[in-house]
Amino acid sequence: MISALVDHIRRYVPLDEQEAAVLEQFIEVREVKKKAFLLREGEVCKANYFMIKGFCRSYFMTEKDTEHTHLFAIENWWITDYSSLERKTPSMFNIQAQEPSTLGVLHRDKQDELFMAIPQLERYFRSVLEMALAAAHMRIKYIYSQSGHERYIHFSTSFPDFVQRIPQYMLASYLGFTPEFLSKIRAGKIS
Amino acid sequence: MISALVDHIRRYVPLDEQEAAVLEQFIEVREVKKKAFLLREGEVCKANYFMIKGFCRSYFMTEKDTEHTHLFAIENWWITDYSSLERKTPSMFNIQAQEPSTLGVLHRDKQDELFMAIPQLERYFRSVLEMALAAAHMRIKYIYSQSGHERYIHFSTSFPDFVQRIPQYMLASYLGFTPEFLSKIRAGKIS
DNA sequence: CGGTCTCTTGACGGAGTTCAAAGCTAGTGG
DNA sequence: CCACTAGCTTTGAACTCCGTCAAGAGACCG
Repeated sequence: MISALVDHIRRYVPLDEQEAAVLEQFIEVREVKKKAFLLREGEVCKANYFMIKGFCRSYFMTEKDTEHTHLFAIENWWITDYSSLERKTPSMFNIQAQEPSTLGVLHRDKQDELFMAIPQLERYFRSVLEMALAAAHMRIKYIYSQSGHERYIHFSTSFPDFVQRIPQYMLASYLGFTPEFLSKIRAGKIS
Repeated sequence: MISALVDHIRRYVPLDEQEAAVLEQFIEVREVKKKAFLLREGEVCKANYFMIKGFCRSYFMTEKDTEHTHLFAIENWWITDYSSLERKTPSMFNIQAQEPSTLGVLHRDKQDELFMAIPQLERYFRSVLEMALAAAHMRIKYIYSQSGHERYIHFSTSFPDFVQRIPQYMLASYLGFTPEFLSKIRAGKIS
């Protein structure tokens, strides 16, 4: 049931069969429909979500009522708002399923107990955080050093199949420009 | 000697006197001159640096030979390239002292041994990473939702004293625009 | 005190936005 | 299973924020 998660953990730290069984006690497997919210702006985030199937995105709204996609999470990624989760403060982000999805849910109020039971998960989540941080830093680097057109080319060649699954307005806001501009890029009207 | 670091750790996890003494064995205290490099592009990052005094920045170069400041680290922040540090891959970033600085250096090849000696440091660094990730996400949020002028106002009201310590061209590249534009903002020539 | 690094100022140019309107697609209910 | 509607995408014209270039004025360090 949570074998995708067990496999993922084993890429980073050892986890024997008995520990995997303990882990299963702590992870709720949840099926959600398309457009279901895992977190809404203003709420305190209650859990960390592991994508088993489908994909989610985190986004926020500006004053002008425009959405900005903050990050995508596909299979084998965790998604949450760590800031809200750990400090129990209201989140500024929405997390929403974009396809019918299957999630492994680690509730915040069970997390400490889980880490006591399986201490090497501290290290596993340290690795997960390091990857998320590296991804965020790469994101900033690309925003600063590439044009909109270049970011689109970079993203669509890096994730050719994923691009098919995302509405364009969502990708545009992720890459930092408008849907109109993305449409013109795709039509070849931009250099 | 490393009391600033011990105090910082104690904000997140318990650390008794004996453990603090053990920690001191693992942390090299290093004084560096202004403009000293802790990491250069193309090198593998060898350590994680805790700022005791002074400040550093991480930056990268684009093809057009322009610098982009990636992040600043002031007193009580850690700075490194986690991606290079953990995966032992060449870094894309430079880390440089911007003032004469005092650092606590945790070498990568001693890190695992330190975590074995003081296991709660795994949790401490998890917290440090969570804060770094939250900061990176806030950064992305501001880049996407505010104009250059707004980002400058936001930064300079959030860190009024720090702004005095940074050359303007460095702040400009951190905020994502040119030094010329920052100069015009400060002259009041931008709405 | 001389040279290099940093900041300022202005004219011009361009990448990307905004607005509006029309075409298209996909989900939903009958 | 079709029709209808809401949401998504395309297109074009006008506009704007900010970049580029260039030249000069400080400011700091050896």
